[in-house]
Amino acid sequence: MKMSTIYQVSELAGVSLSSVSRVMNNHEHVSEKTKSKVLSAIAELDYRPNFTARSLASKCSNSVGVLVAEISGPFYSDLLSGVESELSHANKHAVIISGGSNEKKEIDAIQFLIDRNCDALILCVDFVSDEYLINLTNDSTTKVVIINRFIEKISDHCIFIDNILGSYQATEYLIQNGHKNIAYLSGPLSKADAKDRFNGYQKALIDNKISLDKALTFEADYTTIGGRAGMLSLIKSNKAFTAVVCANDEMASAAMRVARENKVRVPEDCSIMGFDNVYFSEYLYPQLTTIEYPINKMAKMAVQWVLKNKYKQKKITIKHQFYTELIIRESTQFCSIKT
Amino acid sequence: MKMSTIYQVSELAGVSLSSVSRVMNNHEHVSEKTKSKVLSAIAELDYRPNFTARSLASKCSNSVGVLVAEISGPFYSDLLSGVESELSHANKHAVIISGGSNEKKEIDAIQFLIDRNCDALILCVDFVSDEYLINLTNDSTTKVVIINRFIEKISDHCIFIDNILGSYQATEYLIQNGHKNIAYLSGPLSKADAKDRFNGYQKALIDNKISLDKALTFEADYTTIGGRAGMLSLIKSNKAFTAVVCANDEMASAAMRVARENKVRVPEDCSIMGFDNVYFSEYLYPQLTTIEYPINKMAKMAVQWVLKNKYKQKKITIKHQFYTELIIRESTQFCSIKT
DNA sequence: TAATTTTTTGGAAGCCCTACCAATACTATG
DNA sequence: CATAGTATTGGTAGGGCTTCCAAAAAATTA
Repeated sequence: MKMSTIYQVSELAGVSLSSVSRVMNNHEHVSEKTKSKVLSAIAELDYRPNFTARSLASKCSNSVGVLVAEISGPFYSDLLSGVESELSHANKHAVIISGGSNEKKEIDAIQFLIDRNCDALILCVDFVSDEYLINLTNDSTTKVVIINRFIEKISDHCIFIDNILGSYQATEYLIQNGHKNIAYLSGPLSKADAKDRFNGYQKALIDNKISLDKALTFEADYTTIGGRAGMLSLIKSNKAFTAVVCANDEMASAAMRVARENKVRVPEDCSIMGFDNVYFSEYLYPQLTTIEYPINKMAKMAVQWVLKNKYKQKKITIKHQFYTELIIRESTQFCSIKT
Repeated sequence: MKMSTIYQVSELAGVSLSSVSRVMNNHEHVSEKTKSKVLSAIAELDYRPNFTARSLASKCSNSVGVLVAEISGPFYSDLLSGVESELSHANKHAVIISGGSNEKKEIDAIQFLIDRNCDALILCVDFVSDEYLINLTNDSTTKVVIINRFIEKISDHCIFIDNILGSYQATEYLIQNGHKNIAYLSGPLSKADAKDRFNGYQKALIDNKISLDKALTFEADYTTIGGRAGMLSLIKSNKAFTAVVCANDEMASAAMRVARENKVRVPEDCSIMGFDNVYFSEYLYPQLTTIEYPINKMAKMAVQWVLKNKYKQKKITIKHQFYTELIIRESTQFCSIKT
């Protein structure tokens, strides 16, 4: 099945190359007559423009690079899903790549996307420094939007959320419910959001005059495996606690399981709080109280940013900051233990 | 930051274009002297080859189109994750697109990927006909591999699994445990795998001389919402059943929740069986008994297929058929009800 | 009708590479 | 030293499109 080219179209239609090109790109100043001749030639030949040749000539690939730490997992897949759907509405496409877990891999991945002639990049990166991103944003001809991270100097390029506040809300809610010994299962503190979430927890403690007990704190890695280990360690430590706030829902689900395995009732003996509100959190038992994190909406907004700033679509308003929200379900309750 | 081209490299190195090209592509017959001159010119200019120009000239884009019904959800994200990681090891990249829920959208999506000059396609499609895929596979210059579907005439292009058998295993296990009234929560029967899974259930029943009771059967849609509705309808029907096999884990998790809400104990009053063994299934309560479905491995194998058949990498052995496996956990037990 | 403006068209020069072929340099052999 | 063979190199013609500029045609005005 030999593909036909713009040449055969121009020949069959009896017009020049330029005219065919103009018709395909909806340029003005094309007569109806030419247009219809071209269109029917295109139809007759079942002609489809060569994407690569177009990209080369126009210096626009209509593709957007997306970099995330990993492809699977409920959080990232929500993000990717938002990006992909919004992008394909605009007839653009996503080149998706995962960034691994260190700075070098992230930089390589970014370079890879740039080399692939992506028109713009949507980055969800953890290890690369602020300076690197600032330089990238300023130097590169490729437009860059950063999701889930706030960098003052390039705040225009950031779609972010206040993780500190989210975690604060979570902790505060527990405190309002009478909890004083609140453990914390952290994400990897090498990641900015994990650090912020941890800080929010501490801030809520401080604001309520509860002193931070390091022993009630465990740095895990956002996975169920890590959450499992963390909760186990907390329980084994024999330090008393009546609640644990987890830096994400996956760790929370693992924590609930460990609690159960150790005859700790949730929420009667121990309240458990999640973070992210991933789709399965309401199917856990007990249903998980958590912090809604609108990553899907943020992802769509990132695409809007690209549409506006790269593809020059007008009339798009960008919302840079998003907000978390407390979702109260069954895994938390008032503290029944007297101190 | 103006990008340098192969011309400046050739000029700086004092060799011809062809030599630069040869060095970049690791051709044989390049002297060490030339090679090092070129390499240092490349380094000095920080030259990076233009991906698009290369694709156009070589007719190879090093990109593989991936089509799935949706991006999010534990099943597809496992698939995508497998594809992406395997592909980037080979220094290729994935163009990912979601296919929606009808034939037209699937066809459009496939056409889109072909138009984008993908070298090969990895398809996970439900609505397109066998004939369409057979034609696509035979006519198109783009290599095609089909995942999660078996089509006799192009079996070489299929990476598949026996869904019927998986479902049979699930049902058979329940029967061995004394269950006779076994309900079934189906996926959408417009999808081939959902149909197969349903057939496996029926076959197990027949082989064990249990008659199929349509009233114990509900066609849902693989989502938690659908699973919820299905389980609710089953319970409300007042037909007695002691087990339910679900066509996937998401519906199973919903079913467990509905059971709980209706004071039906799992597994004491009702055993619940899932399908897929998605990563959160062991964090449900009770932990879900399910059928392992190695979608991640299948995805990686699909990439191997592409590497072998499109990129001509030798020494790759393709395994076309994969197998399900019963994972026994807590959500099922022997039937305690006398009949 | 001629002059002017505007709309529509065609020609050709790129975009940045690859790949083929012919030319040259080098090596080994008799 | 000539000859054949092999390793290495350069030249050049595309790959299929866009885009600019100038030319031609049509519309408008005087």
